[in-house]
Amino acid sequence: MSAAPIRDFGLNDAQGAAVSHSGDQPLLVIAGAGTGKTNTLACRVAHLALSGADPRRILLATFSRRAAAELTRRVERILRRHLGPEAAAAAIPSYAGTFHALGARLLREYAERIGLDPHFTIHDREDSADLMALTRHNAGLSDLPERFPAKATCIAIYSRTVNARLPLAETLGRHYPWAAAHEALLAKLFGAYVEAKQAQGVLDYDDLLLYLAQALEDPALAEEIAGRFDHLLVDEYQDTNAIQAEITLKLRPGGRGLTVVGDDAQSIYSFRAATVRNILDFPTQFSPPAHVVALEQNYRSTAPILAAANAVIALSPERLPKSLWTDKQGGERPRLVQVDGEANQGAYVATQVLANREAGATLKQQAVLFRTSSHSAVLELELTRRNIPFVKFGGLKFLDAAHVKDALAALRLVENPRDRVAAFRVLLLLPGVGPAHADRLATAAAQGDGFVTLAAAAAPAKAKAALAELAAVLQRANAPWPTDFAEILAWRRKTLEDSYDDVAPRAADLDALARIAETFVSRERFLSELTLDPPDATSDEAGPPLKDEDYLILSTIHSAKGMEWKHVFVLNCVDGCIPSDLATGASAEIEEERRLVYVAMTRARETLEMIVPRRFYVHGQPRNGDRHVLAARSRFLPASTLAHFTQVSWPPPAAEPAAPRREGPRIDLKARMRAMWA
DNA sequence: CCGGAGGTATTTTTT
DNA sequence: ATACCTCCGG
Repeated sequence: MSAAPIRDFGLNDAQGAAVSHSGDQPLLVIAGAGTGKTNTLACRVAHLALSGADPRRILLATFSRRAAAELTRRVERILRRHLGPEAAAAAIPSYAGTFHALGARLLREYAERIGLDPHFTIHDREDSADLMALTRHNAGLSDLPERFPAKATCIAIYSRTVNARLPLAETLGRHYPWAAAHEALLAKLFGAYVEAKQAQGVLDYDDLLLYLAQALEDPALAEEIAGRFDHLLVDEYQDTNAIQAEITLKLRPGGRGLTVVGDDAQSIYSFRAATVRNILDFPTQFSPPAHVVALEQNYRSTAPILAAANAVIALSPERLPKSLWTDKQGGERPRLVQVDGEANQGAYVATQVLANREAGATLKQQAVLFRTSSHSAVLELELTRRNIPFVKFGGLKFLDAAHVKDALAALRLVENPRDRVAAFRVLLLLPGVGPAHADRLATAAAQGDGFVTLAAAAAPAKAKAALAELAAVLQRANAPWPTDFAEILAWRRKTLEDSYDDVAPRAADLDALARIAETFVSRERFLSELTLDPPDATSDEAGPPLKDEDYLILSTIHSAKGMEWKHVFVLNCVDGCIPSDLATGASAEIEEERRLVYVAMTRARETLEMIVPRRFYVHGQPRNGDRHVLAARSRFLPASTLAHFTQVSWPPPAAEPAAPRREGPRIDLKARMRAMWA
């Protein structure tokens, strides 16, 4: 195999430099939005493989599995072109995925060496919150003071603390000042939470990083694990947090074979303890410092769109100096569309989407972006009314449906009988079983004797039959994959009637789950990967649209990262939505919201429409109930940026027909009003 | 001890 | 609109 001529890749100079950079020195690629980042990364991987690097010793860490799939696809395409189909398949890096998935895989391999049960199950955020609540109860912490954070907040505090590698006091002070008074209790609770996880053989998302980082602290183990790889390429480095940076550096000590790619202007995950410092400080962590390549030529957007986006991000006080440019000529300025309220916002977007389709763009080439999942609710109604198919990314997931979680919990219980959250969830489905009985029965289930103890356990009269059946199902489910899951799905489907009135759509969800399960090779892989990469939710009970069907994309801005569309709409460009009024505290948070606007704008290739409703609806205000509030254009679009936009109002003001005057005798109504009180 | 009723506080973004 | 919590009758 000889090194492929890099000129064959069709790259510009900067991209070529990034691709051909020698692996000896660490490399940082600062890649602005739309500068061909993914392609450059794919070419670098292909170039490495073509230059004789062992693909099994190349590690790709991307932000999402979607990004990983896209990257792999492109690498494969390039390799096929150079090597032919068969040789290409063998040259594809064997590992590409998120840090969390990487952690899960390595921890499972090294489980025994580091004292973990190799059958550990993984808790998603909701499971973690449930365990936090259980722990709080069992650790005798049930008599909690007023205003003690709710379980979801507790897990958020915990997660942020461990991900940022900061003392609890610091997390509380910076992000949860109102809970700072409870520091001692929280610390005690978190200690009990960690013990509970260990006793039950479960890991939460954070543990996947934390345990890996800790394992890499051991010099011998670190050498062994790092020694398995020659190259580590990390995508979206601006969104990594302290632990992920630690893992990155431990896997490639000295930076040999290390490539990281990112854009400080697109850092939007600091709520997950991501820190821009990782990318800003990267070069100087090595001696000699890392080589830096900046990609500045944008291939995605028209000049007017890019100019507007640059104007918005230019107002950001702290950023790496970098100026995106394009040689794409022509194109319209982005539009700033004033509508009176959310209903008109939905109507406007639906109308424009159809107009674009008339003009030749498919629905899939268009996307509607918003800050918060719920912002699209009104639009969704309008789209449904007009029969415009759509798929929504971000927000509620298919897996969040209670009955789906029930089935998965039962499967998890078979995999790991000590998983108490799973046991609890399943047992609470039995009639007459509440928290107290569930607690006892969960202990019986945890015996690890194939649920024999569970079957024999004492239960309230009402629950006897159901318990016997559940135990039998769990016993039968200890069968080869996917028979085990079939057993469980059949059981949950049968019991649906006890819990719900509307059985049909829920049964359909279980069928969908069965189909998803078919694509996995084992129970353990199914459970892990489903937790680490839940399938994106679809619009409604109709299920995922067929692949060849055309549909509009609805997405949170966060989920839109790395994507691009011909026509992009951004909803609710008003203060209170962007920035979210929950984030208007610290200036660092405000800056992140500004970058969000930037990310949204730079998704557009040809047209960009930002909608500004004059009023918008707020739910459940504590005192006032639902109400409209008057909204101001987002602070990130100040007057100084307006020259980059075309401003329009919609619907265009209609000329009002003058009311005809009625002639006739006059009466003094005002006098009569006064007379009422005289 | 369970489960329904009714009252109360609550809502970002994701692995 | 909803989810969570507390209170009270089986």
